[in-house]
Amino acid sequence: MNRPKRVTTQCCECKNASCFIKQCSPEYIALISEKKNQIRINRGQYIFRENSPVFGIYFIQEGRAKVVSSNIDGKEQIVRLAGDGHILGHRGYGGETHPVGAVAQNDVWVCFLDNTLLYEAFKANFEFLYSIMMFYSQELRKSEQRAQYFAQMTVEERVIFALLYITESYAPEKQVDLPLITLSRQEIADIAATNADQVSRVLTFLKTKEMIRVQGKKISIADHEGMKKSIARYTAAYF
Amino acid sequence: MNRPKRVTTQCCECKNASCFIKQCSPEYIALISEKKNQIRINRGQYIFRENSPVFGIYFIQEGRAKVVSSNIDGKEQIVRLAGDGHILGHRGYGGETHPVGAVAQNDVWVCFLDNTLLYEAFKANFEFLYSIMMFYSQELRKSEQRAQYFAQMTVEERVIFALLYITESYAPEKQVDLPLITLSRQEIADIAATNADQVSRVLTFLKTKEMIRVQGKKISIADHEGMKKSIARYTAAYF
DNA sequence: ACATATTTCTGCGTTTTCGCAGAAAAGTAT
DNA sequence: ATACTTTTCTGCGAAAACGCAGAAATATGT
Repeated sequence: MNRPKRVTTQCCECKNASCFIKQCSPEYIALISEKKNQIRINRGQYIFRENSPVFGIYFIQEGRAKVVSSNIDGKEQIVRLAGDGHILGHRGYGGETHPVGAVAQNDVWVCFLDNTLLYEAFKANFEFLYSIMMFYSQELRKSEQRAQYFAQMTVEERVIFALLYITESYAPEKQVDLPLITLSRQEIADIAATNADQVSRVLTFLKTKEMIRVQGKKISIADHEGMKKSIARYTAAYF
Repeated sequence: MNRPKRVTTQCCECKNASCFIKQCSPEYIALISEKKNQIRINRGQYIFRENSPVFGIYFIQEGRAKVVSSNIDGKEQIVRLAGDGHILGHRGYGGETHPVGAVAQNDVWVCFLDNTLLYEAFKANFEFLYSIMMFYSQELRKSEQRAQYFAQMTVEERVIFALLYITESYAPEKQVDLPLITLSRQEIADIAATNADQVSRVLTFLKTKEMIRVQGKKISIADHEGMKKSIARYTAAYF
């Protein structure tokens, strides 16, 4: 094992202001800092695999991950993209195995809290548990909204949605027009619930409309407002 | 107002063993019994409407409800079917307004707990809050699984899924082959994310295969195992 | 810079799904 | 039972989406 070393970051010194762990009492933050497991995962590696047993939950300290679930034919579906401060593995919490897997999209640092530590922290920190519950509530809302959109949208609209979702997830701080370098056509298709061919077609179309700019793998959104507008009839309050 | 009267049922005497309120301490169960609002909603009436402000959460004491969300064109999508002991309105909890509405499918009795009462109960009863969080986790899992299935299934498969889902939701105790009397073709379509025409076609097909029996509105499942099998490649562990 | 591997693009025929409209069936009221 | 309303069924043409396959473009390694 030749993993890059990094001293375990104390939660109280962590830059992620929105990390749920911050909801705990100072004493508990210290305890978690001590007991948590800070892990580095290289780009392309699994953080945890689909159907693997649930030992705890991961908090992303730094990096980007895709949450995927695959069917028998090997087709992958991207369920969610997660970045700094987000949680991973919470879908499985309470169940036996992870219903989805998580793959590092670049080099990722995560903090792992095992089930026992989590349960103790929940029990001792109302605010922590409450905020996690609220997060679940939000995620459920989004998940169902998305399912509804997808049931009604055309392929073109779903691809536009996927592009907006990617920028939103991976460039939350203003730089929304950044190139979406890391994602292949197939991965965009896995988000938009279609196939790579169809994504290509839509991208070509959007290029002619000058809504996006494409240089090979690098896509950037040229007309953010226009794209939002073109699917606004569904997503009025989503983005 | 000429509503059927019923003395407020004390939670400790309520037959729903699985009601989340039972997770509270005896003192809190008594307090909730006293402060909760027991309401009757007639068949076809809204329990709460989409986009209405969130005042609290509803616990179904008795009856069946459909949770719906509609788009601009007026198309309805059925997000979930709920029965005895289930919660309603939790999707909106933490947000401003209900992202979905709930309609009584027969005469329904619900217990309403307002935000303040709920928050106090959460704060004072770890088990209660924890079990609700676990419920959200489960719901999120199901929601995303379902979204994935729907993205891959054909119309026929989605209708089969819908029929199984309906029996599962509304006849949890063994009597799985009960007729699904209450749902119209349009409602089945709203679950399967298609239209009434398509549902008709699939029903006709399933009839010839002798997997279902149809007498007008009344549908009953003749070959439960066969139907499960025909979509098992997706739903291995769902039903 | 060159060769090779991988990814993306696009034309075309096929399949799936949709939506309309009229017929048939079922439900409802008098 | 009869008349009327509502729901369901089904045939058909149109639209959307798919999948394959070869071409084009891009990325990768030496």
